[in-house]
Amino acid sequence: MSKERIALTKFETEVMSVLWRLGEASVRELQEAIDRADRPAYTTVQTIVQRLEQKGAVRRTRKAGNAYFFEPAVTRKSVYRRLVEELLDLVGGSQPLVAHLVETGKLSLDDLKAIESSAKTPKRGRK
Amino acid sequence: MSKERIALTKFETEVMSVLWRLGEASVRELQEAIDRADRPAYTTVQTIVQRLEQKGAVRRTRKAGNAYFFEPAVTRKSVYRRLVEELLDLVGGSQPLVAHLVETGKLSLDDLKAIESSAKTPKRGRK
DNA sequence: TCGTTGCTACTACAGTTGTAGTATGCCGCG
DNA sequence: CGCGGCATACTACAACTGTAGTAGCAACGA
Repeated sequence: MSKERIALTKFETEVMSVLWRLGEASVRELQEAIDRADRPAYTTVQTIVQRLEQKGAVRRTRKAGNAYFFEPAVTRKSVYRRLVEELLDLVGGSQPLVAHLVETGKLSLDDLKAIESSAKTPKRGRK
Repeated sequence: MSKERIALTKFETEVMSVLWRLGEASVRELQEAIDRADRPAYTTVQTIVQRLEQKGAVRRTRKAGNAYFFEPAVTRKSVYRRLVEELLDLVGGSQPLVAHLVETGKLSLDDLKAIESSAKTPKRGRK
């Protein structure tokens, strides 16, 4: 019950990132934690949080003073999965994607090695 | 002169994918080449191609009969780069991304090996 | 030469997204 | 207990997207 089919927009995902990091936060905290040149207005973040709530991506936890606190209601992983799947559809599979990362120097062979070895000990094998 | 800052939508990217594959194509060909259950209407594809043209992502090559032919005006790589960069921003780097791919079984260790070795022999080295 | 048919150019439109203002209410301080 | 201030809930809105219809022209076959 967290494998929901929720699709998040770019900005919504950004806010979620902050929330995953903080664990729990008020709108004010979220807004202040957004680290960008053109930081969005408080009410903008508020709107996003409301939409996230409607989509079931966050939930209210408690009320402190007159402000509510929110926590994630979907896992980072499930959201990543969507994002990645979408990208993979677009570029045509993992292979081309990773190849692209290596080609463009975004990922070194050492990185690959590191991942390989850390993946050799895992809980689960292939699909 | 092809490093433009063009941003493509999902559907636009899909059409570009087909065009990259075909090299050159008419709207009709593009529409027929879109392999989906809910194939969009001819005029829908036509609109997308028009928008792509406005954005400078495709250009007209020749006219055959009363139909125009189009070819890509941006490279696959430059578009991928944007997509990937965006994703990386969201998920926080290549490492986590590839780790995610391996974790979720989207990429096998053998795949990684294959990429490693094919990357060892390339025309160019690292960035 | 004409009609038929396909293609283009233009128009439309609802849903989504980013962005924010406004009105109102509740909380804590003095 | 009343007020000032911050938070919430609601409203707004333009740009972007996906989706497609329509009008009109041009090319090819008869």
